[in-house]
Amino acid sequence: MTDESPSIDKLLKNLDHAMLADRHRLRRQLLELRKKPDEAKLAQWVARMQASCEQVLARRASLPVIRYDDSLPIAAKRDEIKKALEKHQVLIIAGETGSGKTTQLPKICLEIGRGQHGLIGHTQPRRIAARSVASRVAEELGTPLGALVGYQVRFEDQSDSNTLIKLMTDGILLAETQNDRYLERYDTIIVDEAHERSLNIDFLLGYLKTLLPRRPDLKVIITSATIDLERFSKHFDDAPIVEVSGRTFPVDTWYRPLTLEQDEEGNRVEDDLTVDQAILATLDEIAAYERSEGRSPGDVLVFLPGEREIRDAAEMLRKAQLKHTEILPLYARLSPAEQQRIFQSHPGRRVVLATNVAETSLTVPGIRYVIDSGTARISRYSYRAKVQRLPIEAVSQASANQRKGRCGRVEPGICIRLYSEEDFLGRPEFTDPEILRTNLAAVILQMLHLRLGEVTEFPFIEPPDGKAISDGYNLLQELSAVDRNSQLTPLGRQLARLPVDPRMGRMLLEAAKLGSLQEVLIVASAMSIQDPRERPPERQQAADQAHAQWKDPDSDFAGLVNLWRGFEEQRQALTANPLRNWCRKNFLNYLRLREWRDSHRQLSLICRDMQLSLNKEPADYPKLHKAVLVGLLSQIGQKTEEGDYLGARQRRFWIHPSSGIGKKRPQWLMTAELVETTKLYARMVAKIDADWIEPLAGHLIKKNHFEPHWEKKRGQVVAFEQITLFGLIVVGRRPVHYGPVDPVVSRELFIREALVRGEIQSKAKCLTANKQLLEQLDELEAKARRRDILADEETLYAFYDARLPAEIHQTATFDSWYRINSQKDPQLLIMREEDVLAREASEVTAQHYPDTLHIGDLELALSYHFEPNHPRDGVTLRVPAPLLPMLPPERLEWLVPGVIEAKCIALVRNLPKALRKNFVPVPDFVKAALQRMTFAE
DNA sequence: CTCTCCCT
Repeated sequence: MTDESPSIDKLLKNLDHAMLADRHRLRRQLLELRKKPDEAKLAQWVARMQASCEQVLARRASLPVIRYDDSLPIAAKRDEIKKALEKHQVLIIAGETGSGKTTQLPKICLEIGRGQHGLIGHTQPRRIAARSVASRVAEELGTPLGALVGYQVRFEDQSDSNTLIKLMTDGILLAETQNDRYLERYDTIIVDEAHERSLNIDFLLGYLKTLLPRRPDLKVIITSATIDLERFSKHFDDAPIVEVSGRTFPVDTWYRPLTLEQDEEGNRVEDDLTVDQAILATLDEIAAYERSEGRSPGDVLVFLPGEREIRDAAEMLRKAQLKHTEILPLYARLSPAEQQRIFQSHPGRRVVLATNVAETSLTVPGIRYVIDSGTARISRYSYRAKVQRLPIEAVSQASANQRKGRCGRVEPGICIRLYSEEDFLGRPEFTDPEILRTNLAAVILQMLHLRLGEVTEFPFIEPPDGKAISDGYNLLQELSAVDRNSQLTPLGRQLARLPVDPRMGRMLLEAAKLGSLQEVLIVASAMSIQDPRERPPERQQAADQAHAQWKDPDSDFAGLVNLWRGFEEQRQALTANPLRNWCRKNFLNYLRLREWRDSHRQLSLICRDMQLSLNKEPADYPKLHKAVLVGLLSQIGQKTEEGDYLGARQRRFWIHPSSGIGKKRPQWLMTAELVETTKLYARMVAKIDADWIEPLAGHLIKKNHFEPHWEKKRGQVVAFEQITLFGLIVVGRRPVHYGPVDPVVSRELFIREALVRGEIQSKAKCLTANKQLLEQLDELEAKARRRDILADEETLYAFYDARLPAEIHQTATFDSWYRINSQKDPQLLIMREEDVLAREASEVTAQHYPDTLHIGDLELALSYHFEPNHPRDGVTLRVPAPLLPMLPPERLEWLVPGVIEAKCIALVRNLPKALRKNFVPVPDFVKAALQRMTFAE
């Protein structure tokens, strides 16, 4: 041992001064050096170590002066938070909007020394929020955005190596786990808005739970509205909760249920109100209230479940011609320009009719009244029906309270609920988290890729049902991402790298094989963004007309490719402003087109890294659509007589009216989206050729065989094959060689039909030899007038069965086997009498049953037939007509010795009873009589 | 004859 050993131990202790992200590597290298000392390498190591420590020092030195706004409610809790953070690894912070938690927490973290050995990561559920929080924190710290305070969202990274606080979407942090499994870049992680319980948040909370013991230096802060806090605390081993009050004004709640009014006897006085009527009545009530209080008109936010309801309500309110009132719709699909109108100033009263966007994503400013219809469209995936549903449901108490909180931010507000208080109290406390309402394939894929162990064992805050998990695996199996044992396949590993829905990712991988990656990149990127085609409510027809130029009559996917190419042409020909004009004229949203290009570029780069080959020539319809089909195998449909479609597992669906192929109704189609609303609708659809399905779905199809039968000409057993995919008949009745499918049954049929019954075209010697033998024996039976000499078919079957190898079930292989083996054994398969005789037929001798009859010089042919009631039954003597008169009738009575006894017995039995009774028992009598006679005399 | 919202 050299004296380096103790110094290395000292160096190991100093690792705490390095950046977290470097420590793991530095430690490993050092341990290596302890085993194999190397001066030069050690010097290099020390340099790297120094660089890392200097980085920490530089980060510490870069800390800006931290100032707080002491008027924010969180200011009062600052010390409590600091102490809790020093003592605990995880802290839950509860507080409503306006508490200042989002902007102040990162600063508190900086102040207690976090952010020096690694980043303070701060996640938001939405991109806009990540950007705007980053810019506010940067502003409060007096630093430019993108330096000490940065952000990263999809397509945009405004952070660098000096960044201390990084805002990002929770999706970005999750994506980073792929390359940084222990999240070593971070020394602190703040998960904001955890109460929203999106799929990403639940996955992240589970992931962090597994990470904490391996990263004892990591601090985690979970922030949430005051919703279900205990659950978060329990999840993180009773982590402390610090509650911060909000800074809002009181909000009154008025309950105005739609139910009918009743008199004292319970009779109906008035009918139930519609939601629209109730909104109008409420607006009247608000106006009256304002008059009585002497207040100016305040803005109203109305929550409705969907676009349709918004459109109807808007029309109704316009017709009511309320004075000084502006009606604004607000939903996510509206173009950004139209959404912006809620931020423009206005005279009089504004009534904003909104979907759930206004509950969390968009904050409508200056709202004094909220009218809550109490309903929303909530996406629910049914693993039983394997269908996404979008029913209108009563919202939870938490959601209703969130809606209520949308007023009272600048002055006291009033929330009018169009349902009763009992109704409210009877509702579920919380909205089901997304993880319980969605297909889990994407999450499982990521978990498998990260090797997180059994999905059922993963510490989800609310674990999904086992059946939902296996349903997720089913989809992955459909996409060939996992094998039968639920293990990730090489293809699945590629799929996990693609930041798109697994179905879309699968299309990309297939496209590279089929030579349509160019086109499928366009399709897959389009489907991960919002549709860039705008369809403003007032100008729907004009919009449809403008979009018609890109339509493909058979395929909405091809329509997307057309649109992309149309836009690319213009983009290259026009400068910025004319291009925007062109977009406006054609009802296209420029920003979303840009997102499309961003998404396209991101996917293209990843595909290039994965060495997927890009086709040079444009792909034809089949190449593009076969690739798409591989991602959508369980979402195909066959047209029914009623004009709708029959899909997987007997489910019926309709083409959504927004599809461009609605009129043509192809026989077979596939769809990218199957959602049940008023009906089960298919939204992005394309015609497919049924012949494509089977080759692409080899791992999923089921084959059924029926009516196996021997075909002499083919020399094979043939059965009809039916091919089904999820119960849909893809191929109905196709004749196939049955041998490989069921060799046992096929061999049986081959022996029975070909060998025993002789239905075979073959020159094998044994066949002719056996045929001859059997013909001889057949004649024997005819003479004996009994069918008990020749063994039955089963004996013949048994003969061949015992001698024929198991794998022979068709003429061709039989012939070659026989040719080769009969050379060694000439008697192979040749029957001997004892093989086929049921008994010895010794009574049938040539003497008793001659083949010719001699009468004088004549020799006439005799033949025998045994088939009662047949004209030829018995013995037949062939006589040329001219010789007929020469035959003595007495001789013909005798005929042949073999049959005389039976003939005589029959004769005696036909005598009248009086006579007959003298000769009993008849056979004995006849036998005795014949013995005393000479034949033919 | 028309579907809430968000994210890699």
